[in-house]
Amino acid sequence: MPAPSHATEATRRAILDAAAELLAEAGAERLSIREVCARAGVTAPTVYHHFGDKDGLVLKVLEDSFTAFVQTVDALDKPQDPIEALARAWDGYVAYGVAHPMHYRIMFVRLAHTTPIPAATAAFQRLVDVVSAAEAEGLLVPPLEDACKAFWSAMHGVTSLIATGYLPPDAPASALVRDAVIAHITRPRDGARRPAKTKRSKP
Amino acid sequence: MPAPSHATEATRRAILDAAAELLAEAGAERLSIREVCARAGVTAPTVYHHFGDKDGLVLKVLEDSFTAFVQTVDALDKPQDPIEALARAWDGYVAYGVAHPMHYRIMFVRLAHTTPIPAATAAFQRLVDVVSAAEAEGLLVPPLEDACKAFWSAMHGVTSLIATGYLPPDAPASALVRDAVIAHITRPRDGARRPAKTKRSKP
DNA sequence: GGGGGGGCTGTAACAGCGTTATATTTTCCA
DNA sequence: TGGAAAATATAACGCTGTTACAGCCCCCCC
Repeated sequence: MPAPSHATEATRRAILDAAAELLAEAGAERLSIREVCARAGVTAPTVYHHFGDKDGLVLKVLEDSFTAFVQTVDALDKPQDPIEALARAWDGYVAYGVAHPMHYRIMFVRLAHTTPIPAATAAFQRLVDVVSAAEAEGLLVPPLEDACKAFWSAMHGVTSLIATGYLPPDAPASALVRDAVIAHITRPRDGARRPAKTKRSKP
Repeated sequence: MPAPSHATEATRRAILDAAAELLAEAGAERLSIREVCARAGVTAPTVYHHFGDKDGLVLKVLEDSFTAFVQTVDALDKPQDPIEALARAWDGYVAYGVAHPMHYRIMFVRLAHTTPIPAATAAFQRLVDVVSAAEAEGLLVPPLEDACKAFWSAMHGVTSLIATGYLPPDAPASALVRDAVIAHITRPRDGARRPAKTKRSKP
C-alpha cells in the first residue's frame, strides 16, 4: 500500500470540503452526491472509491467536525477554579453550536451514536475531564457519571434549541440553566462565596 | 364542497396511520411515499390529492403528534403547589419523549419551526401556563420568558438525549437537571422547606 | 527504459425516489 | 337519471444513490 500521492489526497480534501460546505448549507438529507461532485470537480465513482457510500462520506465530514470541536474546546483557557472551568466549558460548547448550527445538529442529533467516532469519544472525554476536576477537589455532589450526564443534557438542550433556531444565540436562558446545573452538581468551596443568582430588581 | 364521505375519510386515516407508523420506525427522511401507499393500500396520486406533497403529509402527522402530546400533558394531574406542578410537568414531558422517541425527534428537532403548527403553539402554551402559575404566587425569580426558555431548554436536552439513545430512559440526570432548574428559577415559599438535593453519603 | 500492475477516475446504466399530466372511476346532488 | 365534481389509478419525468465496466496514469521493478 503506497503512500497516497498529493493529487489523490487533494481530491479527497476537495470532496470533503465540498461535502462539509453543502452539509452546513442544506443538511444531511438534502446533501446530494452529484452536487458534491459538481463542486469538487470529480465524478461519482471517485467519491464512492474514497468513501464507500454517502453515509461514509458524511461520517468522515463529521469526524472532521468533531476534531474541530475538540480543538475549539482545547483552545479555551482553563480557569484554575474547577467551578469556573465548568462555566467556561459550557460557554465554549454553546459557542460551537452557535457558530456551526447545522453541523452541531447532525453531530449530536442525527448521528444518534450509530457508529463510534473516535473524535466524538475524545470530545466526551473533555467533558468528563472538566467535571472530574471538580470532583478531585471534593466539589462534586452527585456521582461523577450522573453529574456528567446532567451537565451534558442541560448544555445540549440549550445548544440544540439555539442551533435549530428556537432560541436566539444570546438567550439569557443559557446562563440561567448553566448556573442552575453547576450550582446543583457542585458544593461551594469552604469559605468561598457562590456567585449570586441573576436577579431582576422588581420595583 | 360536499362533506367528505366516510370512505374518503377512512383512506385519509389509513394514509396518516401508515405514515405515522413508518415515521416512528424509520424517521422522516427514510419515509417513502411508495411504502406508505403499499401499507395503506392506495396509490401515489391519492396521497398527493389529500396532502399535497410529502412535507404536507409529514406535517399532518406531526399535527396529530402535537395534539396527542397536548392531550398527554393535559391528562396529567396538576398538583396545587406550583413548584410541584413544575416537576410533574417535567416528568410528563420527558415521559412523552421516552414513549415516542422518533416522533419527538422530528417534532422538536427536524421541524425547526419552519411551519407554524397550532397544536405546537398550544403545547408551548401549556409550558407557559405552568410556569406562570409559579409566577402568580410570587415564586419566580427570573422574568417569565427567561424562566420558560430555561425550563424548556433543560427539559428538551434531557428528553432529546434519551430519545436519540444517548441516555437511558430512567437516567438520574433527568431528576438532577429538573431539580436544579426548578430550584434556580423559583424561590422557596415562605416557611416552606425546599426539598434537599440528592446527596450521596460519603464515608 | 520499458513493461506491467494497481490505485484512481470517467462512462453509462440500474433501481428507486418524489412528483405530476392524464385518464378513469366513483360519488353525490339536482 | 344525468352530470359535475371529487377520488383514485396509469404511466411517465427527472432526480437520487449506487455500481459494473473500461480506461487512464502513476509508480515499482526488472
